[in-house]
Amino acid sequence: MILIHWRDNFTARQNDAAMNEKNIRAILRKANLRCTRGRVDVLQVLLESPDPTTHEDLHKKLQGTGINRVTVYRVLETLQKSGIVHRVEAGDRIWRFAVCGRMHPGHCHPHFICRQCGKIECLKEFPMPDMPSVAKDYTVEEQEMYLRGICPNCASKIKNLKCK
Amino acid sequence: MILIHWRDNFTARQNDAAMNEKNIRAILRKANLRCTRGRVDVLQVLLESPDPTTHEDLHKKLQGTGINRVTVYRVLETLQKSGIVHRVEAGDRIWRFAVCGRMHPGHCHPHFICRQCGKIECLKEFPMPDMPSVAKDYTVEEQEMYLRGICPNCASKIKNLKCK
DNA sequence: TGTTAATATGCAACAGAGTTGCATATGTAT
DNA sequence: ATACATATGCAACTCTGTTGCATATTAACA
Repeated sequence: MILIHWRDNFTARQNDAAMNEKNIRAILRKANLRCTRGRVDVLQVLLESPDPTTHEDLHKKLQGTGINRVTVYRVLETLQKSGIVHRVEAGDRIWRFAVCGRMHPGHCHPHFICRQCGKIECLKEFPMPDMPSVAKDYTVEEQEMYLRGICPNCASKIKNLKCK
Repeated sequence: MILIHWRDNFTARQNDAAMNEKNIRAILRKANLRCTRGRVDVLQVLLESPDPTTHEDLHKKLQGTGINRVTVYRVLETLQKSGIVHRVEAGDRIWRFAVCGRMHPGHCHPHFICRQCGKIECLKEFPMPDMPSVAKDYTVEEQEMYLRGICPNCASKIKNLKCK
């Protein structure tokens, strides 16, 4: 499918802009969304971002395009609703967005929040744990998991300090 | 008439409250916190609340005490930091707080958010799933899980509608 | 019981991330 | 090319949570 295809290309970092835009448009069309300038740009930045991204970061990265800050909000809302991106809660009341993986709308992996540096990551390589065996009365449609602790970068820094 | 009736109820309630206050003070002392009026009151309301509670709700419930709104924020922050209550992210940028269970600081159970009615619940009877097998580079200290879908109440309402 | 130091609280003001309303622009189907 | 649905820019707003400072309060101690 198209989604998997463009992710592979992206991962290999061999895409050119035109090819990428083509794929981005395909994603939007698949979701029955218009391929507006704002949406293409936002989605491109998100695809290039390793980590979940805030409205503000997106706005900054796209300031050359003249996109309005409110439009960033609206685009992200639309993309989220259509299942293309997922929203991440970091506990600081700032929403962050990241592209969903593997045809999965919503969260399909845990997220890690470092209490030291504040970095927030999608743990894409790790599966969401099995749904807890909740009572049958609850209809569980989505599952989010957040892990908090020390990220590898901070851990190695702390380790280095200890070695001194 | 009404006043006397209320007073009788109040007296009975007062006895329960006194016992409860004793326990509350013990909790606070255990955490090396002062047993201030605000803290006792807030903790009491939280202990009586089946669901995670917002600052605003707490402030409303305690308006007879004259507690300042800012103090509600501060008390909750203090209680959270000391591990007595945990904070719940519902995705609406409003924090909710609930008492931690069973000597466990932080999250020790999943939370359920109903997309229909917005109700947010601690699923206390259900254990947090096993920590996902994240790479060893990550030091996982805390784990939060949120389940989203339809709560039993809304599910039965929808069912009733269907039966008509 | 009184004293005192640490810290909790009330108050007023503020910050900022996200939202709203409306006029205009734009994408796309025909 | 036209038309319609909706995306966007702009200005203003909302509201949840935070800050700073003066005063009140708790609890340890003598």
